[in-house]
Parts: sequence; structure tokens; C-alpha cells
Amino acid sequence: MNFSKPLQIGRLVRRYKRFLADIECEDGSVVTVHCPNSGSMMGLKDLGLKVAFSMSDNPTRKLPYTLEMVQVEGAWVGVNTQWPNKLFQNAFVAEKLEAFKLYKTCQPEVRVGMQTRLDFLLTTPTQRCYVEVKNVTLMRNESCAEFPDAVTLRGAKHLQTLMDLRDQGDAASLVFMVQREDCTRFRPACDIDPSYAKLLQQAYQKGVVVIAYSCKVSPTGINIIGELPLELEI
DNA sequence: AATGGATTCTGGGTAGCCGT
DNA sequence: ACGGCTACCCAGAATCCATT
Repeated sequence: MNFSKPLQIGRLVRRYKRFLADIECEDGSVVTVHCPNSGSMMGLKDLGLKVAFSMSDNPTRKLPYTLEMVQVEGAWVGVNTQWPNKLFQNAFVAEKLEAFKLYKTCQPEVRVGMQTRLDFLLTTPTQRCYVEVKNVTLMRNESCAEFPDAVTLRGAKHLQTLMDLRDQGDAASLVFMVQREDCTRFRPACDIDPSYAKLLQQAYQKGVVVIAYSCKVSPTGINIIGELPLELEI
């Protein structure tokens, strides 16, 4: 999927208050942009990093610009947490996801229980598959994508929900959307959140389908290019 | 009084839902 | 069709409270 307008390029001045970032544009002016990633963004917050940002058509927005990607050691890394879900949905509709080809419909943001929402419910007339999509931006060494980049209680809750659904007889899947193309494999960041890593392994053993997709990321667009091998052992 | 642990609050955008 | 409300994204700062 391509951006409707080419992104603008700048340098990161600071990222603060979870949703805000200041960017120095190419003409030297500094603008405050919306940062659509409330995570820790480990390794993507350094002063002076090259960034790409979009401009919204929505006139009611307080901040018209949105931070889309950060360049680290020559590789663009997508930070907008909206794209992983859209990438998944588009690829599903285009029947490009081998692992989910048997499902016919795709419903986003489905309620499961009172206070939990999962990203997608895929169905056939007789089967259900619940899917949770996670945005992955972290790569610390050896071309290995890692998740999470901070302790994630919510992520653990989602994993537990997927396991519960599996127990009830439904299919369940956790999809890691790696928004950078300089990775050749995926593993949980055991040192950052050991209990999440354990839970992920447990979920995998229970039959929750774990998939990591690699994406080509550039200021013109973001596209899924393939699956990454998993290293789930702790 | 000082410390540390626990809890609460904040921020912008989006999407779904409900009532009008 | 709209406006209002809420959950979600979930780290980090601010505040509160208990222990020493």
C-alpha cells in the first residue's frame, strides 16, 4: 500500500508525552507532529534521526502532521501503529496470506468478553479464527526482529485471550508485523519481558498460530514481503 | 523526613457504538 | 448524518501512601 502523497523528510528533535514529536524540516523549521505510537520506541528516539512524516487532510486535527517512519542505519522503520492492521486486512482481502487462505470473511475490532477487543475475526461457514496483530519495530542485533520493546501487560492479556479461545475450539493467531526489511528472523525479547516470552511459547504449544511478516518500508509505501522464521525457544 | 512502591493521570487520533 | 462517548494504543510523569 502506497501513501497518497509523498512523505516529507526531517530530523527528529525530540519525542515526548507519548503522542508528540518535534521534527526539524528540511527548510530548518521545527514542527510538532502526532506520534501514532505510544510504545517505548526503543532505538527510534535518538536526536537527529532521519524521519518521514505525512500530512493529514482532516481539518479537525490539532496536529496535521503524522510521524510515519524513522531511519536507523539506512533502514526505514515504520512506527505508525495503524498500518499493521491495515496491511493485514488488505493482504487478507487480496488473498495474499497463505496461512489464512481458507477463511472467507474478515471482521475488524471484534469484542471478546466484556473488556477485550481483538483485531480480527476470520470466518468460514463453520470455523472461526481470532487474530491479534502486533507492530514490531525493534532490532538490536543480528538482523533479528524482537517484541516487545517494553514490558507489556496488555500483550500478555491478549495472549491469554487467544489461548482461551483456542481452548474453546476456535483457531487463534498472533501476527507480528515487522515494519522494517532489515530483519531475517523473529524472536521474543526475553530479557525485556521474560513472562511474555514464556506465555508466547506456551501459546504456540497450545496451537495459537504465530506468524511474523516482514515488510518493505519506504517513504513511498509499506508492503508485506514475506514470512520470517521464528525463534520462540527461551 | 526520606525512601520506595503503588496508583493515577496524561496525551492525540481513530474506530465503533449509541442516541438524536 | 451528526455529535458524544468509550476503548484502544500503554510509557512516563505525577501523586499518593506505607514503611523505615
